[in-house]
Parts: sequence; C-alpha cells; structure tokens
Amino acid sequence: MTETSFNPSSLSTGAATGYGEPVTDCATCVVRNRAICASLDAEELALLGRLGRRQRVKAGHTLLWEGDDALVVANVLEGVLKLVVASADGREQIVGVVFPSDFIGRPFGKESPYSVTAMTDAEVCIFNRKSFDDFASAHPDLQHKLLRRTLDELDRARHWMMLLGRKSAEEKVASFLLEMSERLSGQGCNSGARSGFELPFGRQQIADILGLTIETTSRQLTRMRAEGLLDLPSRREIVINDRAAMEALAG
Amino acid sequence: MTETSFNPSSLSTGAATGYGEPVTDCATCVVRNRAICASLDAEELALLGRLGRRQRVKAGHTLLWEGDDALVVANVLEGVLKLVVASADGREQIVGVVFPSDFIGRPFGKESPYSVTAMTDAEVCIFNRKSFDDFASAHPDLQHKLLRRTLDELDRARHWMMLLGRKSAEEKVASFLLEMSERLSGQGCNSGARSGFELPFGRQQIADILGLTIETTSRQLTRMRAEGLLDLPSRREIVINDRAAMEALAG
DNA sequence: CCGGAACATTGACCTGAATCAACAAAAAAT
DNA sequence: ATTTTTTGTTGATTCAGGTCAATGTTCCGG
Repeated sequence: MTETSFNPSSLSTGAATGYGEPVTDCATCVVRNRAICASLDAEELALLGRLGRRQRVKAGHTLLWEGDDALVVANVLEGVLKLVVASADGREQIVGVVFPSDFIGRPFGKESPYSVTAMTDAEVCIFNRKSFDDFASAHPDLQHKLLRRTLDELDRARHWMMLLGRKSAEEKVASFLLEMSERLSGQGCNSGARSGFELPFGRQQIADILGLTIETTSRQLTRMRAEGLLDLPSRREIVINDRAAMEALAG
Repeated sequence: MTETSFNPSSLSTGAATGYGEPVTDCATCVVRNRAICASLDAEELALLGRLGRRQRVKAGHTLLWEGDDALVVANVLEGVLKLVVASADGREQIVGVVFPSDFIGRPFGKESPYSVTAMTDAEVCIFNRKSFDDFASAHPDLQHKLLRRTLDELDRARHWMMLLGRKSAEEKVASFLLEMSERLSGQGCNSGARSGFELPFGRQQIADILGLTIETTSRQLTRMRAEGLLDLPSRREIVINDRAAMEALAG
C-alpha cells in the first residue's frame, strides 16, 4: 500500500501545545502575501501564528480522511495535494488539486467530505479547526478572503463538472494539459503560461482527475505526441508544441 | 426556441430605482428564516430590503448568461432554477439546481461562470451585484452565512464530480432520484424523505444533470420501473418503492 | 374535442472508452 | 550492478452508452 495514514505523533517535535513545529515567523512565510493570511495585519498574524503548526507531509500520506471528523484546516506552504472522493468499491475521483498558498479543509463543518492526500512531499501550516473557526469568526477580513477563495473554487469545480459530464477523452486530456500549464506556471518560478512543465503526478492520477482509465489517458497522450502536438521528454514532463491546436481540441 | 432572454424592462413596474417590484416587507418574506437574510436584524433587513426588487421569471427564461457581466445576485423565493455550463458546440451540463431560499449569482466577481435559467415559473429577490457586495462587506454575519452556503455548495459540487466521473448510468440515475427525493422534501410541505415526489424538470434536464443522453436516462427509468423499484405515475412524478434497493444501486 | 407541438419511449446499430492481458521501461531496493 | 517493484505503454476484445430513427404519449391552444 502506497498511501498510508498520517500519524501526527510520529512527527511531533515535543511542543506542548500540539503536533508539528510551532510557527516562528509568519511575516517571512513563503505564502505570506498569497494565502488567506494576507488579509491580516502584523498583530493579527502573530495571534493566528500562535494557533498554527508547521507540518511536513510525505508524498502519499493522507492528512484528512473522507468521512472522518475534520479536526484540522491548513494552508499549503509547499508541494501539491489532492482531494479525493472514493466509492465503496474503490473507484476514485480527484475533486481538487491544491498548490502552495491554497487553503485545505472544511471550516465550520463536522466531517470531511473528501480525503486530502499529498501527491508530492509537502509542507502545510496546520490549525485546529475549532480554533480556526473561532479566529475566523472574529476576523471578517479573513472570512472575506476565505469566501472569495471558496467562490473561486466553486467556479472551478463547476467548470470541471462540464468536463467530466460532457467532454470526450481527447477533450478532457487537452483541457487538463492547458489548465495544468497555467496553474503550474502561476506558482513555478518561470514566466507566464509556458509550454513545457513538470506534472506533479503520474498517469493514474491524471486519469482520476479526468474520470478516465489509465490506459485511455496514456493512449491519448501517445497519440498527441505522434501528431506532434506535444513532447513527453520524461514520465512527468509535458511540452506543448502547438498551443492553438491544443485549445481547439479542448473544445 | 423555448429559452428566451430575460428582459428586465418588460417586467418593470415603473419604480424609479430599478426593475421589478420594490420589496415591501422582508419580515414576512417566505424565506425570511432560511435565506442568507436570516443573519440580519430588523434594521439591517430594512436596509437590504431597500436594495432588493421582487422579480418574476417565467419557466425557460434566463436570468444570467454564461460569460456576461454578472450584474445581479438574488435569493430564490419560489420555483426552481438551473445553473448551466455549455460548450461551443451546444452540449450542456447542469452544474447546479437552486430551490427557494437558495442564493444565486457570483458576488465579488465580474462575469458569470454559468447561465441561470428558470426551470419552473419562479420568483426571485434580486440585487444589483455591486450594492450587494458593498452591503455584504459591511455585514460580517451576512458574509458568514454566505461563506457557509458556498462551502456547502462546494461540497455538493465535488460529490457530484464523483458521480459524473466515475458512476455508471444506473448508479447516476439512482443517486439522482435519492438526492432529489431528499432536497424536494426539504422544501415541500410534506414529511421527511418521502418516497413519492414531483420532479421540477423533464428527461432532457435529468440527462443534463447526470451527463447522460435523454435516451439512456429514459431507459434506466423504464428498467427500474420494470423491476418494481419505482413507479412513474406521470411524466414528472416518481415513487420510489424500494428505497434500500435504490441506495444499493446508487453505489 | 381536435390537431399540432413538445416531450418521452423504444428499437437497431455503432463506437468510444473500458477491460483484460502482455510487455516495456523507469525507479527503488538490495 | 542486479533484482524487484512500480509505473507506463500497447494490443485485442468487449460492452455501456451514444446515435439515428421511428413511434407513442402528454399537453396545450383553438
């Protein structure tokens, strides 16, 4: 089994107030200006920082299980994580992919509606959900940021519903590559929507995002390469040669 | 063409400040305690009321077009509306269905990411988006309600993504019927999750919700009737005979 | 009550993607 | 360096659901 349970205590540094390392300085945080924390002033930030813990999560480890009590929320500092809904018989659908500065978890909820699993080694800034809820309730600006983010996520999810329900395998793969090229360039250090990028996940996970099988996904990519649309320099690297054609295929 | 543009001026009552009828008394509003307005006290309610207009929308008419500037947001007072994402070649995916007391629109956004069309004759309490944004920004409780609602919608959307990406036609139809039986009983005057209910939409629309064709949808329903799982007393009525079996089919 | 339009069902057939299976290549472990 | 494991590709075949076409049913206006 590749995906194992996340065990807080195994990573504890012995801090009295919880697991993970205490947050030392939010002001110098890598995502200070991009995460929801951007809505806070120095004083509030210090207050929130006291509630948070920095936490490393290894690739394949699960931070939150679907159906379990959602005890924590978090900001992503580094790495990529997936949100997964599974059926009783093991089929999986990835319903979201989160990048650095994105927010994870279900505030004001009881149980997590999906699992959150690291796709790469990751680092998150984790909060006890209840304390976070209280803090958020007392800080309208933070709630406003959270609302905007949630609205954006909802738009993205609905757009993805169109892809899942109505697009062909070819359209799905083309749409996926274009979206990933955009999202990865947003955080990666390189310039705008570049044509070459490294996916943080393998074929099976692409299939789980697109509602396809691994075979169909692989065949589509191979075919696109054969047609000169893209190059596949290595397993996880994609170079889009003809962006316009790709956009046409995406529908 | 069944679905026609919604023309505000054609329904104007001549109120100087906008289209639709001015709101007279929020305190007696049918959704007073269920809509986001429930977060407001009498004074705030009066203030918000002044910004709103009651607006009837006939079945098939579109309130908001995908890609257009999202000039308004609204509360649903009566009727059922659909949120639709369409592709260039006309394929449609329904990405949301809204009932009385639900909120419509995209606050803090520019263009609407989907069309909003009435599936039945409907009545909404409509606001200019900008004024609503301002009002919301000044009223944290309202924003909190909106955040909770948006989080719930996001959960629902993600759950639906699993259905669209990974379920068979049979599982889709079974899941749909169960969810509708729940949601319709929530607002309908009858008791808990009853087994008989009237859908507010036809076969094509069910297909557009499930990412299927109308033929497949129809065949699944016919087969379920043949197997005694349900009755179809009329076009839009559904009676679930064996709820447990239906849940088993839903996966 | 009749006629037409919109909506729904049913059948025959086809096809895109799933499934089953073998193999190849890369990565990890020894 | 070599074995083992994991991941990805390719081919043959099947089948669920789409497409095309005909027919049946309900609804609505006159």
